[in-house]
Amino acid sequence: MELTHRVLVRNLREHSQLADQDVDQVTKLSFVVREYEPNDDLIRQGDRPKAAALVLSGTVGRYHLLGSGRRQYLSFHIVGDMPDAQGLFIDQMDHTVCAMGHAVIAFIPHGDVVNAFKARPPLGFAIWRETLIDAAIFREAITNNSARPVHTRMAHLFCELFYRASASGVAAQNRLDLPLSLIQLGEALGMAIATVNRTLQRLRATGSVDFRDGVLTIRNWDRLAKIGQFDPRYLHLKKVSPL
Amino acid sequence: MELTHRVLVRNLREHSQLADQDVDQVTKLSFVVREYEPNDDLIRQGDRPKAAALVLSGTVGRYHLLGSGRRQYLSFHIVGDMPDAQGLFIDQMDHTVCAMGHAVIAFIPHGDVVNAFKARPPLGFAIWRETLIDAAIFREAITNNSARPVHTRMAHLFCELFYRASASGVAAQNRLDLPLSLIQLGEALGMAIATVNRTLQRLRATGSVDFRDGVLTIRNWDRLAKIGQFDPRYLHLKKVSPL
DNA sequence: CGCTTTTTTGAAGATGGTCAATGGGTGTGG
DNA sequence: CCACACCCATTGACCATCTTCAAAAAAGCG
Repeated sequence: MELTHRVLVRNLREHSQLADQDVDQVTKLSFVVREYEPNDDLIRQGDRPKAAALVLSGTVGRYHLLGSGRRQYLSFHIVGDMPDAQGLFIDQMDHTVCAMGHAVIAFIPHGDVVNAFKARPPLGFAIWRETLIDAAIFREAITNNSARPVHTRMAHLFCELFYRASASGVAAQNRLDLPLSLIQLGEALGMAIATVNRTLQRLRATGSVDFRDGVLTIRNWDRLAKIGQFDPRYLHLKKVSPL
Repeated sequence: MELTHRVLVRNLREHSQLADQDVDQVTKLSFVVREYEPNDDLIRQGDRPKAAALVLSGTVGRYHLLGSGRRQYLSFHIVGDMPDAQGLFIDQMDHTVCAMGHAVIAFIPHGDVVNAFKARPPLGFAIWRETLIDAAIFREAITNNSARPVHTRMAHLFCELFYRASASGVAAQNRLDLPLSLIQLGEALGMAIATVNRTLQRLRATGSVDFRDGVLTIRNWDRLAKIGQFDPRYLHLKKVSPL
C-alpha cells in the first residue's frame, strides 16, 4: 500500500471504524505528491480546488486574510489531516491553506473521493466525521479566543496541538515540532506579539511548557492541561494519554 | 408534503441542487415536533442524541459552558437550520443547543437520515454541505472575535444574521426578530455587557442599525456591511441581496 | 560579515473590563 | 391596586490588560 493510502487510513482510524472493503477502496484513490516551503500557499481564498489535500508530513495552517493585511490563523494541521476536505462540497475556498514549515502534501482528485463514497458509504461517513471534528476544533477556538485570558488561551492551544500530535504518533516523547513564529502564534490567538512573548515567558516560568525555535516541549502535562482548562473530549478521538 | 419536509427541502436548496428523487426521499423521513420556551436546552453537552434537530420556527443558539458558569455562544440558527447535524456522525455533543426565544423543533431519527443518504447520496452531500457551511460560519466567528474591534465585530454579527435570515425568507423587509439579551450578545461576541451596550449606542448613532427589545432593524445595509467588513461569500449561499 | 528577520524589552496609551449604582419594565402576591 | 422583587438595560468611574510604538539584541542567511 502506498504511503498516502496508509497515512489516510491510519488517520481515519483515529476516530472511525473502517472495514477491509473501506481500506481497499482507499487504495484505489489516485493522487499526486507535492512539496512546499515555509509560507507557501497550497490553496488560496477564492480558489475552486479540484483535488483534496492530505498532509503527509510537516505542518500546515489555514488563515483568513484581513483588509489590514493581518492574518487570522484558524487551525493547524499535521500528518493525516485533510485541511481542505470541505472543498469537496463547497465550491469556493473562503480561506487559504499554507505550509508553516516544510511540508509534503498528497492531492487526491475530488472525483475519486466522491466515487469512493458511493462505493463505500462508511468511508464517506469517516471523512465526513473528519470534517465534523474540524468544526469542533473551530468551535473550541471561538471559545478559546473569546473567553479565556491570554495565558490560558495559549496553554490551551499548546495542549490541543500536542494532544492531536500524540494521537497521530508524531510527538516524540514530550516534544513536538511546531514551526511557528511568535507573530504567527499571535495571529492564531488574537494577541499582539509583545503579549505573545510575555505570555510565553509566564508559561515557561510555571514549568509546564517551553516553546522556542519552533519546538514545543511539554514539561508537565497535567499542569499545562490545568492552566489551559483543556478537556480533549471535543477532539472526538479514541483514548490517548499524552505522557 | 409535511411542513417539516418542506422546510428542510427549502433550506437545502439555498445552497444545493436537489433532484425530484432527493425530495421524494426527504418526504420519507419520520419526525416528532416539540416546542421550547426561551432558555430551554434542546440537547446538552455530553448527550448522545439519537435524532437530529431541525428548526421549524424561532431562534436557537449553541454554546459552550465554561468553568466560571459563563457561556460562550458559538452560533445562532433559524428556520431550516439543523443545528446538531454533526450529531449524526459524532457520538457525544461537545456543546449545548438551546432556544433563544420560543422555538418549534422537529426531531428526525438519525437512522432515517443515514438510510436516506444510502438511497440518495446527493441528499447526503447536501446535508454534508450544510455542516460545512456551519464550519465556515465558525471560522468567521474566530476571525470576528479575535481580530476585529468591537463595533466592527458587532456589526458583522448583525450582518450575518440578517443576511442568513433574508436567504431563508424570515426577515420582514428590514426587520428581524432576534430574541437576545445584551448579556447573550456579549457572550456571543466576547464582550462585557457594559461594552455591548455602549457599542450598540455607537452603531445606532451611525444610522446603520438598531437593536432593541429583541428586534434588529437595518437602517442602512450598505453602511452596516461596510462597518462590519461583511463579505457574505463565506456563507456559500446562492445570491441574495438584502434590501 | 552585513543584511534581514525575529525575538526581546521598555514605556505610554487606549480599549475594554470590573464594579457599583440607578432606572425601567414586568410579574407576583398581599 | 399597590408594593415588592427581579431581570435587564443603562451609566459612570476606576482600573487592568493588552496594544502600540520604539528600540535593542539575537538569530538566520546570502
